Amino acid sequence: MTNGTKTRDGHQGVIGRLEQEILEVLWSRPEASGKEVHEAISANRAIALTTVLTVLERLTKKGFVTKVMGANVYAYRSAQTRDGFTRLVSHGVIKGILEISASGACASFVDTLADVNPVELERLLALIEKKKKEMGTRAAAR
Amino acid sequence: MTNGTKTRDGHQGVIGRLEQEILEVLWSRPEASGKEVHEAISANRAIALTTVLTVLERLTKKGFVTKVMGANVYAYRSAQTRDGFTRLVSHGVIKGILEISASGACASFVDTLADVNPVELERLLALIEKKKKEMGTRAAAR
DNA sequence: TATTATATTCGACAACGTGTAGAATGTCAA
DNA sequence: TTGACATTCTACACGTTGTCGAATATAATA
Repeated sequence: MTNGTKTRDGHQGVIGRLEQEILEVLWSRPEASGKEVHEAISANRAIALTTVLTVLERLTKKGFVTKVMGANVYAYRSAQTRDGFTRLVSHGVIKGILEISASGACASFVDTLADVNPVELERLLALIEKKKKEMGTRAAAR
Repeated sequence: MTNGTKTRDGHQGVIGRLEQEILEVLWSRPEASGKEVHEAISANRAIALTTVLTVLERLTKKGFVTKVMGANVYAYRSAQTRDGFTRLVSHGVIKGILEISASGACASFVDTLADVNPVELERLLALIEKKKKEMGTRAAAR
Protein backbone atom coordinates (compact mmCIF):
# COMPACT_ATOMS: atom_id res chain seq x y z
CA MET A 1 0.00 0.00 0.00
CA THR A 2 2.24 2.77 -1.17
CA ASN A 3 -0.53 4.58 -2.99
CA GLY A 4 -3.63 4.57 -0.90
CA THR A 5 -5.73 1.45 -0.49
CA LYS A 6 -8.38 0.77 2.04
CA THR A 7 -7.63 -2.23 4.17
CA ARG A 8 -10.29 -4.57 5.44
CA ASP A 9 -10.33 -2.88 8.80
CA GLY A 10 -11.37 0.38 7.20
CA HIS A 11 -7.97 1.92 7.64
CA GLN A 12 -7.35 4.47 4.94
CA GLY A 13 -3.86 5.50 4.14
CA VAL A 14 -0.86 5.28 1.95
CA ILE A 15 0.61 2.64 4.18
CA GLY A 16 -0.77 -0.17 6.26
CA ARG A 17 -2.13 0.42 9.71
CA LEU A 18 0.39 -1.68 11.53
CA GLU A 19 3.21 -0.28 9.46
CA GLN A 20 2.13 3.15 10.49
CA GLU A 21 1.78 2.25 14.13
CA ILE A 22 5.31 0.95 14.07
CA LEU A 23 6.67 4.04 12.41
CA GLU A 24 4.91 6.18 14.98
CA VAL A 25 6.75 4.33 17.70
CA LEU A 26 10.07 4.81 15.95
CA TRP A 27 9.39 8.48 15.42
CA SER A 28 8.72 8.86 19.12
CA ARG A 29 12.20 7.78 20.17
CA PRO A 30 15.68 7.67 18.71
CA GLU A 31 15.60 3.91 18.33
CA ALA A 32 13.95 0.84 19.70
CA SER A 33 14.41 -2.90 19.84
CA GLY A 34 11.78 -5.12 18.29
CA LYS A 35 10.66 -6.02 21.75
CA GLU A 36 10.21 -2.39 22.69
CA VAL A 37 8.21 -1.65 19.59
CA HIS A 38 6.08 -4.63 20.39
CA GLU A 39 5.55 -3.47 23.92
CA ALA A 40 4.52 -0.03 22.77
CA ILE A 41 1.92 -1.42 20.40
CA SER A 42 0.77 -4.03 22.88
CA ALA A 43 -0.27 -1.17 25.11
CA ASN A 44 -3.19 -0.66 22.74
CA ARG A 45 -4.06 -4.08 21.47
CA ALA A 46 -3.09 -7.71 21.52
CA ILE A 47 -0.49 -8.58 18.92
CA ALA A 48 2.23 -11.18 18.68
CA LEU A 49 5.85 -10.19 18.89
CA THR A 50 6.62 -11.93 15.65
CA THR A 51 3.97 -9.95 13.86
CA VAL A 52 5.72 -6.77 14.81
CA LEU A 53 9.10 -8.20 13.87
CA THR A 54 7.86 -9.28 10.48
CA VAL A 55 6.53 -5.88 9.63
CA LEU A 56 9.61 -4.24 11.04
CA GLU A 57 11.57 -6.40 8.63
CA ARG A 58 9.35 -5.39 5.73
CA LEU A 59 9.74 -1.75 6.57
CA THR A 60 13.48 -2.27 6.60
CA LYS A 61 13.33 -3.88 3.19
CA LYS A 62 11.40 -0.89 1.91
CA GLY A 63 14.01 1.46 3.25
CA PHE A 64 11.77 3.18 5.75
CA VAL A 65 13.59 1.70 8.70
CA THR A 66 17.19 0.83 9.46
CA LYS A 67 18.31 -2.06 11.56
CA VAL A 68 21.64 -2.17 13.30
CA MET A 69 23.06 -4.50 15.90
CA GLY A 70 23.18 -2.71 19.22
CA ALA A 71 24.76 -3.92 22.42
CA ASN A 72 22.76 -7.13 22.58
CA VAL A 73 19.88 -6.91 20.23
CA TYR A 74 19.03 -5.24 16.98
CA ALA A 75 18.02 -1.63 17.16
CA TYR A 76 15.54 -0.22 14.70
CA ARG A 77 15.41 3.40 13.68
CA SER A 78 13.19 5.20 11.27
CA ALA A 79 15.25 5.91 8.19
CA GLN A 80 13.12 8.87 7.30
CA THR A 81 11.85 11.77 9.29
CA ARG A 82 8.14 12.05 9.54
CA ASP A 83 8.22 14.75 6.94
CA GLY A 84 10.56 12.96 4.60
CA PHE A 85 8.58 9.80 4.83
CA THR A 86 5.37 11.62 4.09
CA ARG A 87 6.88 13.24 1.06
CA LEU A 88 8.20 9.95 -0.18
CA VAL A 89 5.02 7.98 0.07
CA SER A 90 2.71 10.77 -0.94
CA HIS A 91 4.41 11.77 -4.14
CA GLY A 92 3.01 8.92 -6.15
CA VAL A 93 -0.58 9.20 -5.05
CA ILE A 94 -0.59 12.93 -5.29
CA LYS A 95 0.75 12.74 -8.79
CA GLY A 96 -1.91 10.20 -9.57
CA ILE A 97 -4.82 12.29 -8.41
CA LEU A 98 -3.41 15.48 -9.89
CA GLU A 99 -3.24 13.79 -13.22
CA ILE A 100 -6.86 12.79 -13.07
CA SER A 101 -8.02 16.25 -12.15
CA ALA A 102 -5.78 18.95 -10.79
CA SER A 103 -8.71 21.12 -9.82
CA GLY A 104 -10.48 18.28 -8.05
CA ALA A 105 -7.33 17.29 -6.23
CA CYS A 106 -6.65 20.86 -5.17
CA ALA A 107 -10.16 21.32 -3.90
CA SER A 108 -9.97 18.10 -1.96
CA PHE A 109 -6.60 18.99 -0.54
CA VAL A 110 -7.66 22.40 0.69
CA ASP A 111 -10.89 21.09 2.13
CA THR A 112 -9.19 18.31 3.96
CA LEU A 113 -6.35 20.43 5.20
CA ALA A 114 -8.82 22.98 6.53
CA ASP A 115 -10.50 20.15 8.31
CA VAL A 116 -7.48 18.36 9.69
CA ASN A 117 -5.05 21.16 10.34
CA PRO A 118 -6.36 24.62 9.46
CA VAL A 119 -3.30 26.34 10.81
CA GLU A 120 -1.27 24.82 8.02
CA LEU A 121 -3.32 26.69 5.43
CA GLU A 122 -1.16 29.69 6.11
CA ARG A 123 2.01 27.74 5.63
CA LEU A 124 0.67 26.25 2.45
CA LEU A 125 0.12 29.75 1.11
CA ALA A 126 3.71 30.60 1.87
CA LEU A 127 4.90 27.40 0.24
CA ILE A 128 3.12 28.24 -2.96
CA GLU A 129 4.50 31.75 -3.05
CA LYS A 130 7.95 30.41 -2.51
CA LYS A 131 7.52 27.85 -5.25
CA LYS A 132 6.26 30.50 -7.61
CA LYS A 133 9.32 32.60 -7.01
CA GLU A 134 11.62 29.66 -7.58
CA MET A 135 9.93 28.87 -10.82
CA GLY A 136 9.99 32.45 -11.95
CA THR A 137 13.71 32.58 -11.28
CA ARG A 138 14.36 29.43 -13.17
CA ALA A 139 12.19 30.48 -16.07
CA ALA A 140 13.94 33.86 -16.27
CA ALA A 141 17.31 32.17 -16.20
CA ARG A 142 16.66 30.43 -19.50
CA MET B 1 -7.30 0.54 -4.48
CA THR B 2 -9.18 3.47 -3.12
CA ASN B 3 -6.21 4.77 -1.20
CA GLY B 4 -3.15 4.44 -3.32
CA THR B 5 -1.42 1.16 -3.99
CA LYS B 6 1.16 0.32 -6.55
CA THR B 7 0.06 -2.40 -8.90
CA ARG B 8 2.42 -4.99 -10.32
CA ASP B 9 2.72 -3.04 -13.55
CA GLY B 10 4.14 -0.09 -11.70
CA HIS B 11 0.97 1.90 -12.05
CA GLN B 12 0.64 4.35 -9.21
CA GLY B 13 -2.68 5.78 -8.32
CA VAL B 14 -5.70 5.79 -6.13
CA ILE B 15 -7.46 3.47 -8.51
CA GLY B 16 -6.43 0.64 -10.77
CA ARG B 17 -5.02 1.27 -14.20
CA LEU B 18 -7.79 -0.42 -16.11
CA GLU B 19 -10.42 1.17 -13.93
CA GLN B 20 -8.95 4.52 -14.78
CA GLU B 21 -8.75 3.78 -18.48
CA ILE B 22 -12.41 2.88 -18.45
CA LEU B 23 -13.39 6.02 -16.60
CA GLU B 24 -11.41 8.06 -19.08
CA VAL B 25 -13.47 6.57 -21.85
CA LEU B 26 -16.69 7.34 -20.03
CA TRP B 27 -15.62 10.87 -19.34
CA SER B 28 -14.94 11.37 -23.02
CA ARG B 29 -18.53 10.75 -24.08
CA PRO B 30 -21.98 10.95 -22.55
CA GLU B 31 -22.34 7.20 -22.38
CA ALA B 32 -21.06 4.03 -23.95
CA SER B 33 -21.94 0.38 -24.27
CA GLY B 34 -19.56 -2.19 -22.88
CA LYS B 35 -18.58 -3.02 -26.40
CA GLU B 36 -17.71 0.58 -27.13
CA VAL B 37 -15.63 0.93 -24.03
CA HIS B 38 -13.84 -2.23 -25.01
CA GLU B 39 -13.22 -0.94 -28.50
CA ALA B 40 -11.79 2.29 -27.18
CA ILE B 41 -9.35 0.50 -24.93
CA SER B 42 -8.53 -2.07 -27.57
CA ALA B 43 -7.17 0.76 -29.65
CA ASN B 44 -4.20 0.81 -27.30
CA ARG B 45 -3.72 -2.75 -26.22
CA ALA B 46 -5.11 -6.24 -26.43
CA ILE B 47 -7.76 -6.95 -23.89
CA ALA B 48 -10.76 -9.24 -23.73
CA LEU B 49 -14.25 -7.85 -23.82
CA THR B 50 -15.18 -9.69 -20.66
CA THR B 51 -12.30 -8.11 -18.81
CA VAL B 52 -13.70 -4.71 -19.57
CA LEU B 53 -17.20 -5.79 -18.65
CA THR B 54 -16.04 -7.20 -15.35
CA VAL B 55 -14.34 -4.00 -14.34
CA LEU B 56 -17.25 -1.96 -15.60
CA GLU B 57 -19.38 -4.01 -13.29
CA ARG B 58 -17.07 -3.43 -10.37
CA LEU B 59 -17.05 0.30 -11.02
CA THR B 60 -20.82 0.19 -11.03
CA LYS B 61 -20.83 -1.60 -7.72
CA LYS B 62 -18.54 1.07 -6.32
CA GLY B 63 -20.90 3.78 -7.47
CA PHE B 64 -18.49 5.36 -9.92
CA VAL B 65 -20.50 4.26 -12.92
CA THR B 66 -24.18 3.86 -13.65
CA LYS B 67 -25.64 1.21 -15.88
CA VAL B 68 -29.00 1.58 -17.57
CA MET B 69 -30.69 -0.45 -20.27
CA GLY B 70 -30.62 1.51 -23.49
CA ALA B 71 -32.37 0.68 -26.74
CA ASN B 72 -30.76 -2.74 -27.07
CA VAL B 73 -27.84 -2.97 -24.75
CA TYR B 74 -26.77 -1.56 -21.45
CA ALA B 75 -25.35 1.91 -21.46
CA TYR B 76 -22.71 2.90 -18.97
CA ARG B 77 -22.14 6.43 -17.77
CA SER B 78 -19.72 7.84 -15.31
CA ALA B 79 -21.66 8.61 -12.18
CA GLN B 80 -19.20 11.27 -11.17
CA THR B 81 -17.61 14.10 -13.03
CA ARG B 82 -13.89 13.96 -13.32
CA ASP B 83 -13.65 16.51 -10.57
CA GLY B 84 -16.18 14.90 -8.33
CA PHE B 85 -14.58 11.53 -8.73
CA THR B 86 -11.18 12.93 -7.92
CA ARG B 87 -12.47 14.56 -4.79
CA LEU B 88 -14.17 11.38 -3.72
CA VAL B 89 -11.24 9.07 -4.12
CA SER B 90 -8.62 11.50 -2.96
CA HIS B 91 -10.21 12.53 0.28
CA GLY B 92 -9.17 9.43 2.12
CA VAL B 93 -5.57 9.34 1.01
CA ILE B 94 -5.12 13.03 1.49
CA LYS B 95 -6.50 12.81 4.97
CA GLY B 96 -4.16 9.93 5.59
CA ILE B 97 -1.03 11.72 4.55
CA LEU B 98 -2.04 14.97 6.20
CA GLU B 99 -2.43 13.12 9.44
CA ILE B 100 1.04 11.72 9.23
CA SER B 101 2.61 15.07 8.50
CA ALA B 102 0.72 18.07 7.28
CA SER B 103 3.89 19.93 6.42
CA GLY B 104 5.32 17.00 4.49
CA ALA B 105 2.09 16.50 2.63
CA CYS B 106 1.84 20.18 1.76
CA ALA B 107 5.39 20.26 0.52
CA SER B 108 4.82 17.21 -1.59
CA PHE B 109 1.59 18.56 -2.95
CA VAL B 110 3.03 21.87 -3.99
CA ASP B 111 6.10 20.27 -5.51
CA THR B 112 4.09 17.81 -7.49
CA LEU B 113 1.52 20.32 -8.60
CA ALA B 114 4.27 22.63 -9.80
CA ASP B 115 5.63 19.72 -11.72
CA VAL B 116 2.41 18.39 -13.20
CA ASN B 117 0.34 21.49 -13.70
CA PRO B 118 2.06 24.71 -12.64
CA VAL B 119 -0.77 26.85 -13.88
CA GLU B 120 -2.98 25.44 -11.18
CA LEU B 121 -0.73 26.90 -8.50
CA GLU B 122 -2.52 30.16 -8.99
CA ARG B 123 -5.89 28.60 -8.62
CA LEU B 124 -4.76 26.76 -5.52
CA LEU B 125 -3.76 30.07 -4.03
CA ALA B 126 -7.21 31.43 -4.70
CA LEU B 127 -8.82 28.33 -3.24
CA ILE B 128 -6.95 28.77 0.00
CA GLU B 129 -7.89 32.39 0.28
CA LYS B 130 -11.48 31.51 -0.31
CA LYS B 131 -11.38 28.79 2.27
CA LYS B 132 -9.81 31.14 4.78
CA LYS B 133 -12.60 33.62 4.29
CA GLU B 134 -15.23 30.95 4.70
CA MET B 135 -13.65 29.79 7.90
CA GLY B 136 -13.29 33.30 9.21
CA THR B 137 -16.96 33.91 8.57
CA ARG B 138 -17.99 30.78 10.29
CA ALA B 139 -15.75 31.39 13.27
CA ALA B 140 -17.08 34.95 13.66
CA ALA B 141 -20.64 33.68 13.48
CA ARG B 142 -20.17 31.75 16.69
C1' DT C 1 27.87 -29.35 29.91
C1' DA C 2 22.87 -29.65 29.57
C1' DT C 3 19.10 -26.70 30.10
C1' DT C 4 16.50 -22.79 29.74
C1' DA C 5 15.42 -18.15 28.34
C1' DT C 6 15.57 -14.91 24.75
C1' DA C 7 16.28 -13.08 20.04
C1' DT C 8 15.77 -13.64 15.23
C1' DT C 9 14.50 -15.72 11.04
C1' DC C 10 11.44 -18.58 8.02
C1' DG C 11 7.62 -20.12 6.12
C1' DA C 12 2.65 -19.94 5.88
C1' DC C 13 -1.94 -18.55 5.63
C1' DA C 14 -5.86 -15.34 5.27
C1' DA C 15 -8.13 -11.32 3.17
C1' DC C 16 -8.48 -8.02 -0.09
C1' DG C 17 -8.02 -5.37 -4.54
C1' DT C 18 -7.11 -5.48 -9.26
C1' DG C 19 -6.39 -7.57 -13.85
C1' DT C 20 -7.53 -11.12 -16.64
C1' DA C 21 -10.60 -14.06 -19.32
C1' DG C 22 -13.21 -18.51 -20.49
C1' DA C 23 -17.63 -20.89 -19.69
C1' DA C 24 -22.29 -20.57 -19.18
C1' DT C 25 -26.54 -18.45 -19.98
C1' DG C 26 -29.93 -15.45 -22.06
C1' DT C 27 -32.10 -13.32 -26.09
C1' DC C 28 -33.45 -12.16 -30.53
C1' DA C 29 -33.53 -12.61 -35.54
C1' DA C 30 -32.95 -15.40 -39.75
C1' DT D 1 -33.53 -24.52 -34.83
C1' DT D 2 -29.50 -22.27 -35.27
C1' DG D 3 -26.45 -18.51 -34.90
C1' DA D 4 -24.86 -14.14 -33.44
C1' DC D 5 -24.44 -11.23 -29.87
C1' DA D 6 -24.96 -9.47 -24.91
C1' DT D 7 -24.47 -10.36 -20.19
C1' DT D 8 -23.31 -12.83 -16.11
C1' DC D 9 -20.62 -16.25 -13.46
C1' DT D 10 -16.86 -18.27 -11.90
C1' DA D 11 -12.00 -18.55 -11.43
C1' DC D 12 -7.29 -17.77 -11.32
C1' DA D 13 -2.98 -14.96 -10.79
C1' DC D 14 -0.40 -11.59 -8.16
C1' DG D 15 0.82 -8.11 -4.95
C1' DT D 16 0.19 -6.09 -0.30
C1' DT D 17 -0.72 -6.27 4.44
C1' DG D 18 -1.71 -8.49 8.84
C1' DT D 19 -1.01 -12.32 11.44
C1' DC D 20 1.71 -16.06 13.71
C1' DG D 21 3.83 -20.54 14.90
C1' DA D 22 7.85 -23.29 14.16
C1' DA D 23 12.55 -23.51 13.68
C1' DT D 24 16.93 -21.84 14.66
C1' DA D 25 20.62 -19.31 16.91
C1' DT D 26 22.66 -17.53 20.98
C1' DA D 27 23.67 -16.51 25.45
C1' DA D 28 23.02 -17.08 30.44
C1' DT D 29 22.58 -20.36 33.99
C1' DA D 30 21.91 -24.38 36.77
